[in-house]
Amino acid sequence: MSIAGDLIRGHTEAVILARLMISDSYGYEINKNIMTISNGQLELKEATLYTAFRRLEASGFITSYWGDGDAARRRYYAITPLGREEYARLSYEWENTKQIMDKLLKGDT
Amino acid sequence: MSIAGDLIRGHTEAVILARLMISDSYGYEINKNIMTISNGQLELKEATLYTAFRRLEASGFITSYWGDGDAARRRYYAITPLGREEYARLSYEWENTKQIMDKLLKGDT
DNA sequence: ACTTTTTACCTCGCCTGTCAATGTATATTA
DNA sequence: TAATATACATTGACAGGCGAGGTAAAAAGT
Repeated sequence: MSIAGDLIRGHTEAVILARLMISDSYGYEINKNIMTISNGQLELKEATLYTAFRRLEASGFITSYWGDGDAARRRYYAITPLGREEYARLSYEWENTKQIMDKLLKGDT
Repeated sequence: MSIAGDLIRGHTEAVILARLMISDSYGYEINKNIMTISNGQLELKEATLYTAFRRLEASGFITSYWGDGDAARRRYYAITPLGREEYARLSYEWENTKQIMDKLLKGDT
């Protein structure tokens, strides 16, 4: 089973920021990591990924820079202090969403 | 805090079906129940709610009928056997999504 | 040597679900 | 009798995900 787009809509940015909390990284690697961690169940499509980067950068949550030497083809992203705040906020929001959804889907009451 | 639309996008139908697993109900009541259960944190906007009903009915997951007597103004919805299957499927999907999202947001690895 | 696959970036335009705005009409409460 | 709550519904705008398409270098396979 793989996760349909609408199920993670609104969580894409949180997932990306979570990756950048570990270390700077670039698009291709971030996506590979997401696929590995999710056992192949979640793959952010490239168009989705790159538009998300644009949004995050425009919002000041990440910055980007081109790698050098061997990594010259890669555009690296780094999370900003504001981005760390946003990550915390989105994490909390996810916990909250989980709780409510669990209540709503449980079916008693 | 209230839940933004994009966070539950793709789960709206699951929430509605969960309500109809309890008993037949109508739009206004379903929405009130959702608000109560979520402590006012989730409200399906009317346009969202009614378009979801249309989709669910078109897919054969629910049927509808007009109330009689005092309830003559209400359009009741009932879940179908196919809808029960869909509910089970969406519940499982939710559990799966939770697990993966938790892994992805946790931040280690 | 050359062919294929992988790595790595990016954009355009469509699709779908959400929602603000708007409309109608009855029942209840102040 | 005025205001609020109940109850239905549609339209058009908006935003995020994604299929399809494009470029180019590096690595691996033959």
